[in-house]
Amino acid sequence: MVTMRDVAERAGVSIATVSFLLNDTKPVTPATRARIEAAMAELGYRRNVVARALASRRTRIIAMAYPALEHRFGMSTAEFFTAAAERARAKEYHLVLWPVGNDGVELRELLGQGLVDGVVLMEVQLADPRVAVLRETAMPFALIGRTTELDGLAHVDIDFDATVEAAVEYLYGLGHRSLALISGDLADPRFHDYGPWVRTEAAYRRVAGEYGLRIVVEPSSDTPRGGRETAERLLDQHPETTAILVANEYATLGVVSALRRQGRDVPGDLSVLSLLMVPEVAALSDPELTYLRTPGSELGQLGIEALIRQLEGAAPLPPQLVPATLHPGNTVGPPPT
Amino acid sequence: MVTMRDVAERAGVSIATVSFLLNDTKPVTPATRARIEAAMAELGYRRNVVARALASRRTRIIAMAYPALEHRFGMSTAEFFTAAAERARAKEYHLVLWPVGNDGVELRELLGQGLVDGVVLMEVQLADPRVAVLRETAMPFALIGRTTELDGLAHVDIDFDATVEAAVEYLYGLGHRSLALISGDLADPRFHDYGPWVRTEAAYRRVAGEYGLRIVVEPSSDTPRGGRETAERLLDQHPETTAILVANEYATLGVVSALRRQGRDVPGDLSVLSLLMVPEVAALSDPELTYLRTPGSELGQLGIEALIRQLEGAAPLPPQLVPATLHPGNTVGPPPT
DNA sequence: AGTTGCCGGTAAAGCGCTTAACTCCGAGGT
DNA sequence: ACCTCGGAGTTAAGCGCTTTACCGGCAACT
Repeated sequence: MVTMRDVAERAGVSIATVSFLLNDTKPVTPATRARIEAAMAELGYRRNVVARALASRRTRIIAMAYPALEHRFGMSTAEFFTAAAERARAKEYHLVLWPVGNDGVELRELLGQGLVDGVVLMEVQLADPRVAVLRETAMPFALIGRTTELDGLAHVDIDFDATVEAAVEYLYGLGHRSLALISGDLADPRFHDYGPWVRTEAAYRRVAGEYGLRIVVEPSSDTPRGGRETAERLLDQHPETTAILVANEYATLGVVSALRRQGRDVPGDLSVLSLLMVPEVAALSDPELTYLRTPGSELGQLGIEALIRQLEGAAPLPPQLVPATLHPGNTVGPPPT
Repeated sequence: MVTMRDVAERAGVSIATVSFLLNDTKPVTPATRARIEAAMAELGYRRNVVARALASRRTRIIAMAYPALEHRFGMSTAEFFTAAAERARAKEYHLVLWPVGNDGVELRELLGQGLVDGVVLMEVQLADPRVAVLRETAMPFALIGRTTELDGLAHVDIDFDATVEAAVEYLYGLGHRSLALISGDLADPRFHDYGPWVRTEAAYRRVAGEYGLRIVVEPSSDTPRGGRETAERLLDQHPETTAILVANEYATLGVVSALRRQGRDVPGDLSVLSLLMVPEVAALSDPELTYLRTPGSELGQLGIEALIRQLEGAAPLPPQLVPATLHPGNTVGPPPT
């Protein structure tokens, strides 16, 4: 392994000078700069990140804490994670995945090791114990999602209000007056505190109220089967419904297939609009879904960005709320006349 | 930060003794062991992994190199990755994701940093340039997938032969005599060397030959649309087909919906059997797919296991070929009479 | 009793880098 | 001509751990 010492010797300078050059932390004359760079090139020098980490007390590693037990690591998560990893890499950081419980116990354990400079929290709960753990250990962190209390916490999240508004406006504009929302099952103890569902539902109640619409909200587990059952229940109890909004990625396809099984034409008889969806899954539906795309890449990148700014003492990134954007497909049309 | 020195002082021993205890690398009497453990507990000591890494020249970090540009990070990849991360964590390793090109250039760059002890390679090509890079730098590695030449390379992979055999046997047993395989598009330069498709197709040709079946293989891009188009072409050119095997995860749902659009009953008129599939996607289909489940978790874990054995000088894990297992759904039945 | 061997423990030299403190030298100010 | 100041380098002290070499003492063997 070629070390800094080798480079320094070859260039006829001290090891410190090499370090200053590499980190751009003290000026170096063009002449010596050239000598050092030549030496590095000839020897094929690569700076050792571990030694650097120990000396500088900064590892340039970021962890993404993902509650793998409680939440399935699905397509949207994959999008968050890969976008984050790429952004981190562009900024010369590394991203590790920490599959930890969302109670903070394992997280505390891992934090003690001093491996990472900061943490990005996924699948944030409204009152998330992990936040307390991170604060306690003074570890910099950013949330993808948000807690209820977020005095000054760095976070990025979906703009549920804007997303739901766009969805309702779109359907209302087409003439729909009888909507229904299928959202997550907040009665499930694992999810009663899960932000996206709570916020979607709240936004829907508010917006539907503003439009003077009757409010129908049905909980559903986030599986095709759950969506199917919920859709059947909905048709039964609210036969006047002409458009269904679905907040559950995996339930949506179940909703569509249940309608078809019941002999309803989509979108002729009923429209289905998916609120939080990635293109890969939307395309799996037949007919292809009309959906509001989860801004997974954007949020993954922004989350990393928010964290890195803290780490580097830059101006903090103001909290970002990104709305999902409408992608037309073939499951939404005007209501039947 | 509590260091080893603090613990040693408090326990009245030398810092080396603490280290020996922690690593179980030299015997320690019960008495001093107790004193040290008490001291650690009282101070809340956590050993610093960075310092350890520098001193021991082992970081206990493993990278998963994923060609994010060439391959989509989908559900099956997510399964590989999370299973690997969990297994790594159980063995006290960390897993980082390296989104790198599959030409080896970026990989070489990252290897030079000395951050990781080993690499797990995903989406292996039959002749993979990354293997050469890893060999050159003497970095331990394991393949999830395999190259054509694999003299002694640690690898785990799907047992395509057994998987295809099971599939054909199952369909043949139900009475099907006119099968067709929809596989990847090997004409696409990104995938002409992509193991799973090459091997599936080869296995199919062999097995179908053994069963005396006529051999029909149609390439398809791995998207629902691709699957739809391919299915239509297939119905047109080979109307006698009674069962379709699909090797493309995302094309499968397109196949099913194309058949339904053409008015064919699945599985009444035609059976569809998905060869490499994760349950989450299978459930998205209507009717639910009958499929051979990709052993993603197993392979993710085995890949990590194979690598860690190398790292720890244990007996190497013999190459593992794991077959996909049949999960009955509602897309396979006997052929129409 | 003298030697040997082993066992539990210590001292100290790194691992490859960062960074504070310091030195040296030439330019500018008075 | 003297002093000051700032820029470009150097020296050396760590960062917190691992690991080799060494050491003292006790038990077992002749």
